Amino acid sequence: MARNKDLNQKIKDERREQILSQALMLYAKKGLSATKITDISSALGISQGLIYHYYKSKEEIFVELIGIAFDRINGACRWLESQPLSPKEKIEFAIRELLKLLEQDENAARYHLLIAQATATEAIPDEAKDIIKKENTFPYEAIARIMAEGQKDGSIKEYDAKELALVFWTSINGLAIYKAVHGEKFKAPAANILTSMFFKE
Amino acid sequence: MARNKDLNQKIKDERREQILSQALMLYAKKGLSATKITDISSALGISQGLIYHYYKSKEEIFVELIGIAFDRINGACRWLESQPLSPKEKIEFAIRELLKLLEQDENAARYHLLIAQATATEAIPDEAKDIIKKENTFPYEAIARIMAEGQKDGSIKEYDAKELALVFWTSINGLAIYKAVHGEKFKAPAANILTSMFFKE
DNA sequence: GTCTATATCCAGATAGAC
DNA sequence: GTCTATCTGGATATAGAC
Repeated sequence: MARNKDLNQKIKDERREQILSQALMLYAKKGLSATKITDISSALGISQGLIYHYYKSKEEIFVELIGIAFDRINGACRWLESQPLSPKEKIEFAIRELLKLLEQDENAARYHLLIAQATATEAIPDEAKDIIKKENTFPYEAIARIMAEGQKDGSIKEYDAKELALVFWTSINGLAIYKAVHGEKFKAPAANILTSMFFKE
Repeated sequence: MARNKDLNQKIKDERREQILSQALMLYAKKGLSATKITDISSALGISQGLIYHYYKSKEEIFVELIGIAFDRINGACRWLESQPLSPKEKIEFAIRELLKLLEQDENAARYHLLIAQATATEAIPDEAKDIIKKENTFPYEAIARIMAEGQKDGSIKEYDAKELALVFWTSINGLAIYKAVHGEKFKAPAANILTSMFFKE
């Protein structure tokens, strides 16, 4: 009895996983409103009605994905700040890791694109807007803090730290979008090109 | 008689202008598929059916806008290349102008976003995809050519010129998207932050 | 040129059978 | 848990009057 229950739960969890994963791919590729429920279901080889067994709507799926995306990026920022590295090393590490991720981890680029999309459009659920409003500033502020520290120790250029953080993230986002478009063919640029915006000499 | 004809033509031209302009704003804000014909018509205070007097579909409007967007950007690139400036001056000029445009010209940012969107999604008409395929490489190649020249005269860093061009445009695009989101509040970063990626010392 | 119907279609969502 | 069938709504597109 408990066995069946566990098994069912496992099937259910796996289905939710599949739906999320497939929806992420499609949303990143076509956007929320251009993605149909049937796109998701047929890609998974299941019926359209079954999706509604797991999610109330495609918007609900979207909101969950946005939540995951910010958990990932904000978690990574928190982790980065806590590392025993100099500010310059932190920025360098972040850029190298982000570029590597873009090149190697398909989902990473997709999550980035999802956030970029979500922030760039009004055509998303209010709940998603709330999450963005609440979470989106964190990565900018985290990087700005590191930049400011680096200015104190003389390793980072003396521009407004917020501007540096802005350029940091918009550059990464621009690359993420490019990657999402060109997919396989994308080769990340040398990390030093980007780091030279921030480091003295 | 000819008077009436002229006047009618003028009204017609103006309506097309209005529709294009409004559609650009909405597409940039919500994307093609989330924008309804009624969004455009009601923003202009005209009936929904009237749009079809001027355009066959919202896709047709989109295709025309994409064409205009590439005319602008590619025309600007051609113009830039033809100027009597050193490679370094060209890059510097381009970045300053692009940042100024993003900050001041609402439509400029929208056209950029439109291209970014259009290249980043599969949910657009085939005709638009054809235009992108044909036109999108030009700005990258133009900037790559200028970078390569600058490497010959020793003013530009010795990375792969294509990588430099990639970073150039993806950084601008990232900023354009940020601007499109944050609108009024956007203040462009110092141009020197960006130029320092490309210039020696 | 413009508007008000109206027809058509398709995606979202539900209900009930297995 | 999954499917098929069905309902519903909204958006596209057309037709005809002014």
